[in-house]
Amino acid sequence: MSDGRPTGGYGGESLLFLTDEQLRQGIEAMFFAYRGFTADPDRILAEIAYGRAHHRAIHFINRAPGTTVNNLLSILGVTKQSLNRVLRTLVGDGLVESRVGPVDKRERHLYLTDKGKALESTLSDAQRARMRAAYRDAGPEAVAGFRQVLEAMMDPEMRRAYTRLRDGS
Amino acid sequence: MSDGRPTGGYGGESLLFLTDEQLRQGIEAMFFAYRGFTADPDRILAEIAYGRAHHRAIHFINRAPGTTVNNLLSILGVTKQSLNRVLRTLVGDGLVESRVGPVDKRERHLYLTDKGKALESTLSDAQRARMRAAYRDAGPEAVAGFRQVLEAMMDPEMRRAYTRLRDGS
DNA sequence: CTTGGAAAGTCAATAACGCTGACTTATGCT
DNA sequence: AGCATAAGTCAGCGTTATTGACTTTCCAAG
Repeated sequence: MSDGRPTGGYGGESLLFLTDEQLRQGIEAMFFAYRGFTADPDRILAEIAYGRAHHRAIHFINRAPGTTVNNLLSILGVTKQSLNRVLRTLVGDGLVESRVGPVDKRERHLYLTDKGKALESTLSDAQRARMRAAYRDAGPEAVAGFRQVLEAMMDPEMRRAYTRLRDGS
Repeated sequence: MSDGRPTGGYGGESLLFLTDEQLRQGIEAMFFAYRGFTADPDRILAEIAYGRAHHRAIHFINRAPGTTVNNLLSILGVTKQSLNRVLRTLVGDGLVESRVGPVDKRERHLYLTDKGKALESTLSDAQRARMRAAYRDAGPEAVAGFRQVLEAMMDPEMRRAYTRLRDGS
């Protein structure tokens, strides 16, 4: 399990990409890349005294306008109390609007205000710029592989959330 | 910049993989995948009252035995105070050994004890299992692309740390 | 051989973000 | 009427990170 040789009992295919060493390099690549991934928005957020949690909420509200609190909860994978604290500041600062559900009045539907959209745009422009550079460097085939591996790494439940967003509700 | 069409002024190649929509999907894939990436070790760490910070320290001490505190600091990208708190518990719990530098006595060189190695093994087995499954599902070419994009996403300084580790100090 | 600076360790205070548990309010549905 | 659901809230806690200030130890250059 830790001898650097391929694992599994396959036949003659090259399974060298499944060695523990290769896997460890992948793990480290994820670690370092994720740092880069969040670095640009983090810088912007720090200036306005927000954190990553605010960014995530803004991102997904923008992505699925009108989403309910419960829906957002399951996407973000945090507790109601955690999300609520973030949401309260966002609503208080006039970035997010919370409207009573038209059909089920218990629900609150979340929307970005113009101000919220502006911040979302600033944040995602910064993040996209880095992604775009990385994508361009690596090329379309690498990007396809990148997406494929990431998708395979997700928990099944998160993969459902991901594909649902991707393919449009 | 946000119209869904390709950006950049290239010629006739298909740049559809550089649309804002594609980039956003990549961003979301990173978000969901990173959750999966940390989920398994997080579960183990929660049982023993450690956190991700302990895992990271253990990982890199195992990876580069004898590393100094300053070196670890720059790899992990945290402050001395943050790392020190983690390191103190790890040394106190007998997982990490801190030896005075043989040549420069100001330095402390960090090593995992047998107990530390055992925990490292448990944690990385869990994380590798998921990586291995994802790699196997996606195949060697996808993995190559995955690595390529991740590397391109890193900050230059982190990329140096990454390749230095990968290619062996 | 003194002095400046580097490496490490520490103390105190602060903040973001997450958690659990308990509870209320409003509403929908059977 | 009564149970369940969606949301919101209060209180308290823990981890991880931050900054600032300070000490000890030690190397190395003047």
